[in-house]
Amino acid sequence: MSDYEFQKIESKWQKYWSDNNSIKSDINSVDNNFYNLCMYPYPSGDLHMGHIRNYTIGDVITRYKIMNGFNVLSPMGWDSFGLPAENAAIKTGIHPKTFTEERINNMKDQIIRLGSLYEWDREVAAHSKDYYKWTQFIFIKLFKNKLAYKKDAPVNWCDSCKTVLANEQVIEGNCDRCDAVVDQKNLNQWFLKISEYSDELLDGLNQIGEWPENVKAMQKNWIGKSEGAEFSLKIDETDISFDVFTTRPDTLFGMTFAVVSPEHHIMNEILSLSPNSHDLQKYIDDAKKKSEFERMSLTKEKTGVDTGLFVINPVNGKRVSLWIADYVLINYGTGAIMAVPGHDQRDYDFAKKYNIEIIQVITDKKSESSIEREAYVGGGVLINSGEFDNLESHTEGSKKIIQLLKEKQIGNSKTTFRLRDWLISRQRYWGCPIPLINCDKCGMVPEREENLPVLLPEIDDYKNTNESPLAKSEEFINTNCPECGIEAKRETDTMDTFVDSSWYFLRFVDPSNEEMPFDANKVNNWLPVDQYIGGVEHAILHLLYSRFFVKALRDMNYLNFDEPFQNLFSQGMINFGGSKMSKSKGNTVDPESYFATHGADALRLYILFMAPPSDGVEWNDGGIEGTKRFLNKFWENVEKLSKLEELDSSKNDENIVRKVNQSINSVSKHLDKFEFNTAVSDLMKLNNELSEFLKNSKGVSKKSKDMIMKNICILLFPMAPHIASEVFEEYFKENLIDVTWPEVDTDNLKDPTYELVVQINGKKTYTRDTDIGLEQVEIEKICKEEFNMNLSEFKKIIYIKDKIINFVG
RNA sequence: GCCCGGGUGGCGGAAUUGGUAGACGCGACGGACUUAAAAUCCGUUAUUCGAAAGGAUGUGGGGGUUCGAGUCCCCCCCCGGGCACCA
Repeated sequence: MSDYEFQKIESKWQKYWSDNNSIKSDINSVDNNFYNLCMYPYPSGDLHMGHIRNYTIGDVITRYKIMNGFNVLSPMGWDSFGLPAENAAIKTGIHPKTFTEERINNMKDQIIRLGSLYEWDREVAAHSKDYYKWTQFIFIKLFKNKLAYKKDAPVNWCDSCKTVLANEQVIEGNCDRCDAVVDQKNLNQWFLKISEYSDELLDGLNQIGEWPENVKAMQKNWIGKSEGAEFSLKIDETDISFDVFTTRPDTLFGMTFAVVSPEHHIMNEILSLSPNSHDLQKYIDDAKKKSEFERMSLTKEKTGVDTGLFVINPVNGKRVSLWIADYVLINYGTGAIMAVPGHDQRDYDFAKKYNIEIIQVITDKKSESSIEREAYVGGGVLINSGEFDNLESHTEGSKKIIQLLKEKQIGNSKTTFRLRDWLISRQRYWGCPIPLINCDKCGMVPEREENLPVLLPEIDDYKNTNESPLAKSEEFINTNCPECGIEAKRETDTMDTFVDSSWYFLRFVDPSNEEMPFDANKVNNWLPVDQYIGGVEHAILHLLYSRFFVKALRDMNYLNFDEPFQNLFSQGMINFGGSKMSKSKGNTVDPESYFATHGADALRLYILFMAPPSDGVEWNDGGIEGTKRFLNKFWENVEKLSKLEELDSSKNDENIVRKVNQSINSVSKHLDKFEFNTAVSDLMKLNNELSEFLKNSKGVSKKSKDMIMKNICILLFPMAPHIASEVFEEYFKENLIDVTWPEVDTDNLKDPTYELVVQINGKKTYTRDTDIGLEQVEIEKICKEEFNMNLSEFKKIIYIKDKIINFVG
């Protein structure tokens, strides 16, 4: 063998795997299927370290599962609609399609050079018409099932860019591109009714397989279920009433005022009745002017205006004042509250500021509850609550008061969710067109399925003014109603790219189906995804939307399972210079250069070795030198081993053979548990053992030589597949990927000797190399003879076999 | 404020789940090779006292359980992430 020429070896094997379809799932097989999926990337053009970590982990799993006899499905594709391509088009005039596909080609090349195995026959791209045809198809199905609807909604609008922005593109109230202040604007927008599934999305989190706790917690927070009561408050001396929601019906006797949000729909009635209407109007106007960000940041000090009107507490008939205040949000609950300053800190702050009465209605002797300085938000027994006094607040108290509201027919128990419907309209060019047509006679009509896809029109100017660039194409907009045939106009908005990614994992199972988005049998056979791997930044949006899509598709009979991703793994971020790598900060480390200087195998090993894969970690350039050194030593070792003289006796090989066997055991365990950092360290240890062995041995039996050579290659293969394949082929003339993962010889795991620790009163006093398997009497004898210990002075002796003996006295 | 993580050498991190703390790697230091450097190889590397043998201390802090605690229990401090006027 020659020097370790990693570039030559790596390109050789990449070509081999590709030419031989080394990963090819049998899609109709029902046994031993394993769907291993890495989140498909936005084609930014270059892989960054996050991708490298993601796809290295994914590839380790793919190769490990293949060797363990699984029929592995490991596809890859592109989340290829989205803003950057459109911005580039505005700037340079290059068509977003050209721009995007160039970048896809470049990234695909880099993924291949990383040595990751993907079944490229199954490649999908969100922007291709073969794909977005089916995105539109699914949208129409959702529409027909009343899960897609259009309504006026406030959106983030950047007037300098003339576009809506996603929430995540609004940074502290400003546009992340031009820094201009973002306005709230009401536009007629399309929504998907994810809220229909709030409860199931929450419950599903308890039934799902292995998901990181923090991701589950984040989704739970986001869904934000709260249980309580809803009831109506009547404005005194009028017939007008409005609903309020509370999680604390037990505190109803403590209500000393009520608040409605400035945007509340009964504001017109309030204005016409209020003696204070001038002040109210001014407050409402001011609130409207404030951006959402301003309203949030100015929230320390609560403000509001007394309407001069009163509402009646339905349980005790008490008249309390009605206020408007912007600390009550229009889009949560009913946009109005009963205010109980004694037991809610926000109400307390407000009451203190405006000198409103505060009544304590719950007391708890144990915690010496008091409302002198702040609201008491804990539980206890009811007081000042008439017939309900002495009831336990959170149990009987709540229950009985809700019961009373029910009897009076003004309220009931109620569950509220924080999760709101998903706004998917985007006034942008580079996205999937919404396949709906506005007919004056028939209303909103979906395009006929046989006419799909509704193609993105060719346009000259991608800049959007106040509406989507698609509106500029007369040819596109003007059409005929699919129902009645009269002239009608198409929707010009495109969909949020998260719609595309909400079902791509289904398409991978059946990517060239021309009749349907996917075949139900195939999807039911392969899904849920056995292992999904991706960045934690998608913890809420993508993962929640996909879960919603699967449930909706299930209810429309397109598939028969409840959750898309059985097991989820989130890799941590790789930082550089103490913070997240980003082009604008100029602190990026470009992975591509390492392919040439260190090789893909060394890069993969370092990425795996640097930290536990779920932890964030700082990039350290020295680290990759270490894994490169390891590979060089490995290369030298196997060469020496292959040349080592072959002996008849295998007596001298026992130790190294056992070390290999121990490594099979521990590498397997670590890979099973995603502990790649320790799996790499196991390989390094084994390599060091092999160096020692080679240094001290004159020869080795043929059997041992083969055993060592074979297994050391196999163990390395998932993590550093190129070098492992090369060595294996050189020595065995076979392809490593076809080889089965080895069984552990459980009878040969223990070393014959160990270092016995002798403790006196729990303190390490002596150590001694000792044969395993000795009984306590034999160990005691050794202590007596070798360490001159007088055992009779100890009261108690604790012996843990093959580990430790502790003399206590 | 609430909900998740997490605090171990100069650094990234190990520790069979209660049994020798610091595996493996990086860095640093010393040595070999070299005219020299790089690469490579050999050695040292938790802190502290000591010339050494050896001793003491040590897993964020304090208490506890135990023959024995990085690991289990209670209290506190700090860091990272997410959510946040959500009624």
